[in-house]
Amino acid sequence: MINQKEYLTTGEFAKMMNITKETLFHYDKIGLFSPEIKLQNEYRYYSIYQIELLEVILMLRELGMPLKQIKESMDKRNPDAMLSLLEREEKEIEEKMRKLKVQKRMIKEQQEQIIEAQKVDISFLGIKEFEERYYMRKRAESNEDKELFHQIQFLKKEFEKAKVSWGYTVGFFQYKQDVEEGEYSNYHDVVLIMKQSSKKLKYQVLPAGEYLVAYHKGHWNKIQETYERMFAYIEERQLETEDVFLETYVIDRLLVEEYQEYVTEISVRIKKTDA
Amino acid sequence: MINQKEYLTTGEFAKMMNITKETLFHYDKIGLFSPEIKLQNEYRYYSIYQIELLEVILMLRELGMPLKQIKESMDKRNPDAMLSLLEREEKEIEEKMRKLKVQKRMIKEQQEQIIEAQKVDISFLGIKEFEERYYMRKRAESNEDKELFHQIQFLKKEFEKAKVSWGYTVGFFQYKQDVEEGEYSNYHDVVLIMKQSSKKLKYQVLPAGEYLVAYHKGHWNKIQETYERMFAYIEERQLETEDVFLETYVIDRLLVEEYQEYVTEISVRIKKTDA
DNA sequence: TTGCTCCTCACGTCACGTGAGGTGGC
DNA sequence: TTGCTCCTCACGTCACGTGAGGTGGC
Repeated sequence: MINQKEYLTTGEFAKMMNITKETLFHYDKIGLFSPEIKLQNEYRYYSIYQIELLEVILMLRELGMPLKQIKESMDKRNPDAMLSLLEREEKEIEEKMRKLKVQKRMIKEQQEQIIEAQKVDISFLGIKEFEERYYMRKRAESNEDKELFHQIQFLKKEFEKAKVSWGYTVGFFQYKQDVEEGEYSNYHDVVLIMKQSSKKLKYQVLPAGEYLVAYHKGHWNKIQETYERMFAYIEERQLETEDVFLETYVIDRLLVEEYQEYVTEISVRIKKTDA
Repeated sequence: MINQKEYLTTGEFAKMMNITKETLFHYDKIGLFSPEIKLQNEYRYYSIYQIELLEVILMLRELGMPLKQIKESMDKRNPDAMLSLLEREEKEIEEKMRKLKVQKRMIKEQQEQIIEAQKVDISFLGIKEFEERYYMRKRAESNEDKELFHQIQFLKKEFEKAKVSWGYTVGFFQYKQDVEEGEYSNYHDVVLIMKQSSKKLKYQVLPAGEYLVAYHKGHWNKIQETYERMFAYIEERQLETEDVFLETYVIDRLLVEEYQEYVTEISVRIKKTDA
């Protein structure tokens, strides 16, 4: 019989390692990790000295390494190989942490947007203060939706490549000239708005300051109405604005299913006219 | 026919989203994400306005959420539900980051140990300076290997619970009294050695200072030889040491397969005898 | 003897991936 | 017509999980 003082059954060993028996069966089957002793009745007995090896295996598994690769690494283990394995794993962990950071930031910004969206009084029309923001811009060859979204995807991929740790909001530039001529769908410039800049990105600056802000609810084909409200406001107060209007989604498909629930924010910077 | 300017085929859409067509087929099949249009010839056409929704789905997938749950979340989406979903995901991200930090630290310490191990001259016998270290100790009821390792597992789990961001080394205390009486396997205290302390852990201090250090190569059943070398050294230099010897693995099953390659470090603090 | 644990074996599951075999638009 | 893309359907894969059905030691 077996020396019960040195060996553990499958169940005991699994419990000690915080895994299931099935995992141990599986690892035995594929030859990744087998009990030190197997009796004629097929009973498995694991030695306590096997604990540390399994711990490394489970760690590599947690890091997402396929069992086949883990097996290869373990089969020919030696100090140097282990060292370079750890080196690679460390890099992977750093990459994962970077990605998590980005995701966390994205979530944060998404949350803020939703909270802002909930606070938004869509009937609001007036001046708001904005901090300095940054944007990446891409010119579309046509104003067809497909082309516009293609350029957005392009910008997003550029953004991803830079591997920075914050997020963005998608927006469109609308030019004063167009809207004044009654042309409300001549979108040509897509932008990613960011709250931080990076040397790794070709960005431009949206200056801090006062912006005239309005909200449009519903489909964009009626966005004209909102622009008209804005122009009336500008007229009334004798304001002078910059030439470019920024349209960003406040509520879109992410939050609701119906077009009539969509909300778009339109903003334009007010020129300082202190004489 | 379809308006090619607004819609994308499965292949185009997949490419744009950096996924495979099979993923889109799969999501359509399980009803998670379907094309806006499906023609009589079964051709799928995705609208560009679906991009953002898929992006959220892919993000949740990356965070490890099962597709079934993602579907549930998306089916009844609204601002408040999205907000609490994001809240939960944020917490999960933080937990993942914490785990990655621990793993990174573990890897770092493992690397350092291996590098140290490679530098170690196993014939070395002499004084080394150690910084202050901390340890968690657990007394075993017997000196049976099984019991000892059981207590090690207990300590490891305690350590995990504290959710700190660094690692540990396993060690055993050996008492002067025992070794002086020729008793080399009366292990009763297992310890986790740490380079940082935490209020969350019940730790004790290994003081900084000079330690006499020796290395034992091979199976522990011959560890007596190394202790004898240490005592000879102590005798020769008229040193005075503390009562407790610390044994830690330098090279073990993690790195090599054969017992005869194992290396154990034995250290004991030297009493300051400046009179 | 009872209850708990051990085992194998077949099948299930989750999220796709991989051909095979056939159709369809520029 | 050629080549590329679209489709379905069956089966494969990866890492186990889930019973079913049977054995074995205190």
